[in-house]
Amino acid sequence: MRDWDDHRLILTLHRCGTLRATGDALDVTHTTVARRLAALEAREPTPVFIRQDRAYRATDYGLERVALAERMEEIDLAAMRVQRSSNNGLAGPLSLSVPQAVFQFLLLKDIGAFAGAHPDIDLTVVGTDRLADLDRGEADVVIRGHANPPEHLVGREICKVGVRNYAHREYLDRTTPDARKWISASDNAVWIKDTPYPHQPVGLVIHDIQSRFLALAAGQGLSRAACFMADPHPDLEPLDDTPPTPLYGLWVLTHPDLRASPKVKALMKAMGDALARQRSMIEG
Amino acid sequence: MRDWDDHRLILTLHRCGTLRATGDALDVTHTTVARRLAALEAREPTPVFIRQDRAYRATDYGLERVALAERMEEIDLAAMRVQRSSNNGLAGPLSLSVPQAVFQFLLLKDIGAFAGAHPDIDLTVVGTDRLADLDRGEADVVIRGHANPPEHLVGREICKVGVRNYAHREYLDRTTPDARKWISASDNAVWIKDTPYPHQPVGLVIHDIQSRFLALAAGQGLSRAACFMADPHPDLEPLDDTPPTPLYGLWVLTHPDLRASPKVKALMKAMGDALARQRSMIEG
DNA sequence: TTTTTTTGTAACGTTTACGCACCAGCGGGG
DNA sequence: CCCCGCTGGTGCGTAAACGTTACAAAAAAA
Repeated sequence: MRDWDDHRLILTLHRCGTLRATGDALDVTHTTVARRLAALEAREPTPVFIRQDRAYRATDYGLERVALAERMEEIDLAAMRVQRSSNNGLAGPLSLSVPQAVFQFLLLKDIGAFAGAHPDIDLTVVGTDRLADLDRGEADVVIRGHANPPEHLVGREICKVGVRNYAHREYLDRTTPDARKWISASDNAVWIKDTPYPHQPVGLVIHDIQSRFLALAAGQGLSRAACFMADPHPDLEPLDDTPPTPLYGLWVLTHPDLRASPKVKALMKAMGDALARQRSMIEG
Repeated sequence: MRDWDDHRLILTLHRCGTLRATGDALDVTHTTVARRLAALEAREPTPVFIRQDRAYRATDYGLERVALAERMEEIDLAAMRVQRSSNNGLAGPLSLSVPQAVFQFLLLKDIGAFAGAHPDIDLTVVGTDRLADLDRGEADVVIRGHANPPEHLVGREICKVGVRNYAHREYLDRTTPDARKWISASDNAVWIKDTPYPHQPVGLVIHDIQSRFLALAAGQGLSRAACFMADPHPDLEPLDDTPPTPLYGLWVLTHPDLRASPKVKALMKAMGDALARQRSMIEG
């Protein structure tokens, strides 16, 4: 019988392309990868990989194996989730993925309080924005602003995130209305037409929400921003009095496999309650 | 990232129950299994197995892992089949599962001829009767007498196997009709009522078809037997002149994953043709 | 062009995982 | 009853797998 880890080697080498990158992914050195690959190929009746353009490419046969290995990986990830949820006490590792902005403006104290209330839980906060974290086991709970979260995840929507248009007080003082420019996440910001400055151009494109808010707070231009970020700022003021726009929902999510875990439940409740308490601020 | 071979250890230990049996299954010693298990349990937040009644029993959590490992095994077996079918030349290992009786009476020469015609193919003939061989990769091609072969297998039915009722000439000479007894595969042989001796009892039960035929040929009683086995025998004669009964089909089968392999195709064709050539003898 | 980085390969020394032999404890069968 | 077979556990020597280091070739950068 063959070693099931062979499948992982095939999958990882296919994804990484080189021995060194594969070694990094598998936490071994590239020489080890080379040896394992040589042993694997010796067991196979047909080459699995060929070197082409300074990279390992899977042969047609290798691609079949990769496809099967991908299915295997899904099961391995499922096993990892089962493993995570199996620790039915309030102890052990637990990870929360939350956007930087939410962490900074809404949950800083509450996360600290949770960690203090559960000293046996090793809480890790990761600041990534990718929603795929959950499937790959990189996080147990994620908090995201999203219109329609993937349906295979479970959780609850706390409220809508309200956004308004802001500018720094000094920016408004030192510029004329015709000279003002927008800071936006993309070039084609269609929502600008519904603002007090519908014809002003986008002067600065910043994809990262955190950096964009910093630019706004530094008086670099007009910008749409989440109320919970901008309202506490003493020098930022809304451009008009229209009520905040509920742009997307704020979700606390986990994977179905993890839902039964007491740790996960406790964290979801704590975070959900903390956000619900600040509902008026989030909605604007 | 965890070693995917852990899943195999969990699955095998669950099936075997003891360290030694697991070691035999994995082709390692029981000490190695103990070490791997200790390392695995150390990585798990919750026990996977508990010792109970001198055997390793999976915990509830362990059973979840076993279920996932079973799904993994299916994929691993699929990969094995892909591997087998990938060798697209007429070379390498090839295994044929065929009942002893068919091997001896019908295919002995033809299998030898096939092996001689394809010197680069390492042909292995296994004499098991289990049909599950194909799924577990224990054989590439199976030849079986079966009424309805599993539908997930592919292949063709050569013809029906004809059976008649026979006895050794000397047995008939030295016994009176009332003293004759049947040799059967089971106690409740309902087909006896349609024979020239419908009221004679079953005197000997032999499950194994090969041994049963030997008993018949040794003059131990009356018995139903396949025509292709009994007709060539000089001293066996039918009990009546009724035509042979087509009892079940004779199938040459393989797994869909292997069908594309030239080796498998060649072997299936050779065996199918060889059996078709002897169709009149098989049907009786 | 030269230089730098990144690639895979080869040799060497160490660690780790392995098989082997042996042990005691428990059960079933004679 | 005793004995035999099977269980898992322990110590030891070996062999396989590993990381480190060094090296040559090819692509990328200067």
